[in-house]
Amino acid sequence: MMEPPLKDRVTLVDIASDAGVSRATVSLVLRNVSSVAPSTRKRVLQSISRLGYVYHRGAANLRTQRSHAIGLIVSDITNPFFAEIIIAIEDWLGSAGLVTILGNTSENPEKQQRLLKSLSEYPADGILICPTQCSITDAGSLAGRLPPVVAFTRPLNGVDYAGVNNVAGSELAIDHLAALGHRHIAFIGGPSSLSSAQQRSLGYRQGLEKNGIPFREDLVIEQAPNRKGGFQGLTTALTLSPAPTAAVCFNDVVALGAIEALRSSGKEPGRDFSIVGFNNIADAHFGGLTTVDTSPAKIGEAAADLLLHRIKEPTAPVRQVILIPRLIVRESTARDHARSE
Amino acid sequence: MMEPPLKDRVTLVDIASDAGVSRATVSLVLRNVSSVAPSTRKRVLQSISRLGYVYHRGAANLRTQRSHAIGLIVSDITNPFFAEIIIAIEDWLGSAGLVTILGNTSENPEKQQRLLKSLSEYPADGILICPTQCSITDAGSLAGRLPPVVAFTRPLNGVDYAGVNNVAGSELAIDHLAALGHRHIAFIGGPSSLSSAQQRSLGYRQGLEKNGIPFREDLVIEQAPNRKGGFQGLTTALTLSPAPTAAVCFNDVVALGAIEALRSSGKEPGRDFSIVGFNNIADAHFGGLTTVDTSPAKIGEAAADLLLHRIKEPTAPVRQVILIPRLIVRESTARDHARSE
DNA sequence: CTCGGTTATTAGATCGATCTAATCGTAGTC
DNA sequence: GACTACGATTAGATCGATCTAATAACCGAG
Repeated sequence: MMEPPLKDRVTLVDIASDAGVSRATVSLVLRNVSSVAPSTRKRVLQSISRLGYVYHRGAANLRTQRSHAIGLIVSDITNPFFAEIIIAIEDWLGSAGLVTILGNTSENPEKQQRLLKSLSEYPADGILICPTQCSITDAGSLAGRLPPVVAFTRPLNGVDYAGVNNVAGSELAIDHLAALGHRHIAFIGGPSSLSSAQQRSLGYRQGLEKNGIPFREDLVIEQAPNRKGGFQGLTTALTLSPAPTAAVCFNDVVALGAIEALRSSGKEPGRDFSIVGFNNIADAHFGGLTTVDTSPAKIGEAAADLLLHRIKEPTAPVRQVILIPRLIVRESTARDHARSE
Repeated sequence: MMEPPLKDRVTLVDIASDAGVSRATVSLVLRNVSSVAPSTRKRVLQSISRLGYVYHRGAANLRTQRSHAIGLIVSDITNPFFAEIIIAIEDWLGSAGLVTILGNTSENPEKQQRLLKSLSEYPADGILICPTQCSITDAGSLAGRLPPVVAFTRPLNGVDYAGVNNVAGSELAIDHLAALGHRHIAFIGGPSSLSSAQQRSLGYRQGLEKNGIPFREDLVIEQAPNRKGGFQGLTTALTLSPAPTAAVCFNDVVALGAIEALRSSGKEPGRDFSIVGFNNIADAHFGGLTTVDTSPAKIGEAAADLLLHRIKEPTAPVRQVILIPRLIVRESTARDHARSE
């Protein structure tokens, strides 16, 4: 039942003596170097599978000074937006022969510090990070000595960055709602400690101004960036007067929570109230949510690309990739009642 | 601006020569061995911080044959149920001085294979895994030679396992609904390729029988275990006749999708139709969902414990920890209309 | 002054791979 | 037949830590 015990690991030496060659030759076979004679290669491969050899990457890393592993630190794996970024990054790096080590901070700066330490001790070849909210915005203060770092979604001074133009995104949403005749538009925003929340809030104001809609302080409602926040935010919005007829939400999860609040007060999204989300996660499509597409997969790919370049050219000037969002119109937005009828 | 380049790594030798001691002594200081004289320890520590030394765990691992890292493979990080397990495991292992390397298979057996290979090559000290659906149920066929493995949530022949009694969980749900007078209870289940779905389905049947409720084939609706699946499943359920008055869902996410379907057809959960979920994720509390609490955090801790023991005693007999679920009653369930009025 | 007994320190081997530079055959060329 | 050229293979050093066993330093006891 039990296979031969793991204790005494099979190493290059064992393979070498079994196949009657030297360690070096076995190593050449493992790395697919072409100079090995076909007959020896075959013999070595047979020994490898017969003895059940497992490559020891750690040992190789020590010698080559490369781990072929990159660390990916996100602030909340539960968030579908991040999940899509993660999958894109894993795929992209995987096809470049790199392994992704995933770490979750749960927005906790201490955990982030621990993860960074682990990754630089490992050591990883590079780090992709979405810094925790409220955390230092300066790369230097992150930790002692780090492998190349690229930030995504939330920028970090002095390092490469991949993200989306949040200001433009909010403006798209407002333009759309304004065109539908809405004049009282709430903004159910995320915590203002998040740079993305600040930017989306700014875009909201600029969008209103551009469309000649007066800004109302009370329509800006700060909430936690989750389902519950959306629910409570919209519930609050409905108590205001004059009541808003539409809302732009910090992200899709917030928007879905807002829709829940709408329905539980007997209103139907699209018919009685318009809702716009942010990110275009999978559930947004299913829920018929109009949203600002920030293409998470593309952010992930851009970040991975930046990191690969940075690893190749550690001293190259810092770069930024800011993607342009686009609006996806679905059923959760419609013409304002009061004006259309 | 730029710190001294990472290129030439500072090593033990550099510290040793700077502090005027040997490599061995520096190593003793790093590992907090007490035999070092306070004065030398201080001198070494000063050199360490002055030269900006970063510990090279990979090199140490090679010598000690332990990586202090364990691999955690889950089938879907987006699922809040897993997210809670992950956090519990990370905390538990972290306090035991171990680092957790997280991998996501997205229910893809190939990705699972790749991850297992990576982890055994790393090599990790142990692996915690929730196997992908449809995948082999036999540990031996997972990969060549693996470090100690513990499965959670979905069992694997021949290895330790931590999970919950799903059969009992479904029975709890049925008992509750039956006590409220419901006689037509749908089961919106996950894919039957999942062992947990099979068990919950079995518990559903047994629960009905126990309560003297006839089993109706058409009330068992198989769906994807996500929000959309719940929506569609409940939509289907409402077309049946006689129409069910309650439903047990495969998990909370499915249940939340089902609630969405209810509301969009003008029914209110709890008032017009009763819904029970599974797992008791954070959103269940917020959504007022009655659910079977499978205590994800406890599953995580149990699995981590099993792994720690297994690493200490690789040849100990295989163990299983099956947790007992309990029912959390909230607003989404109520007495059956037809009977109570 | 020597000896045993601590305590603090260290030289050298070691983990399992890769890299460098050298070596061994064998064939080709003049 | 000597010499070069080239393909296949290998011995030995190396990556950066830890471990073992030995050594140096010191102190008090006899």
